[in-house]
Amino acid sequence: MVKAPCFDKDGIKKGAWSEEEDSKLRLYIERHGHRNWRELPKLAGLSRCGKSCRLRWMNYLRPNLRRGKFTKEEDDVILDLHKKLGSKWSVMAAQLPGRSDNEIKNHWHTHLKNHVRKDEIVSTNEQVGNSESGNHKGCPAKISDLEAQEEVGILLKVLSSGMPSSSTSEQPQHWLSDSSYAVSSNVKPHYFDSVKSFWTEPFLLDNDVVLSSSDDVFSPMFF
DNA sequence: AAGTGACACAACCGCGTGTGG
DNA sequence: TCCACACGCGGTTGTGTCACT
Repeated sequence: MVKAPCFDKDGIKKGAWSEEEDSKLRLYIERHGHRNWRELPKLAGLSRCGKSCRLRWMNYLRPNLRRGKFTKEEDDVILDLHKKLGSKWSVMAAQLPGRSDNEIKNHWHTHLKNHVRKDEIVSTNEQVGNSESGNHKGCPAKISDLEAQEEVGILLKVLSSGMPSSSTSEQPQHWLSDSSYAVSSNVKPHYFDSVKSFWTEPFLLDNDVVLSSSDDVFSPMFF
């Protein structure tokens, strides 16, 4: 399932991570955070590149990660966001507490992509004679980046208004919280109502875990 | 039991972007 | 303003597992 371990010309290890490497990385980040991924492997005593460490942490070792099957609600959210945003896996990950972008991406490619194709075939049959209407071949219609950001911004605003008020001032800046992405009242995330409870429950669980020194660990999920 | 193809997912690679000097 | 560096993201690959023949 994983790539066999090997070393490149610089002595950097590649491939599957061992238990020992995992615990070294976890231990180091829990104690010191990850201010500098490039230096981290050296300081943690790992023969890995920083990029590899970051990926391992984000997709596998990070606290709060929910592993296992995706729920129907999660599938719906992914499908809906993909329809609106396209391949913005990191944005989707921010909307799905406990899921990494890589996990969502894999899930999309293995499960949901075909699901969408079937839907498209059905809708194409229903709308006979409908011309290209600007869509890319085989892709659902996508809204512009700004529109996408606005839309997710609305969602976050609505969500945050119902969220515990803690820690908002401590959050790092990112585009989702940028006030320049003002909410326009004519756009409304239609999936929100149907999955309201889905948003709140995992969030509360996730808040139980407090990260040590680095509060920017996958921050978008913490409002 | 062996062969084979599909699936699942961890990990790598390359590029774009942000930031500091 | 330009450049170099670090980081993050999305696409893709590689390989173990499972189901089917």
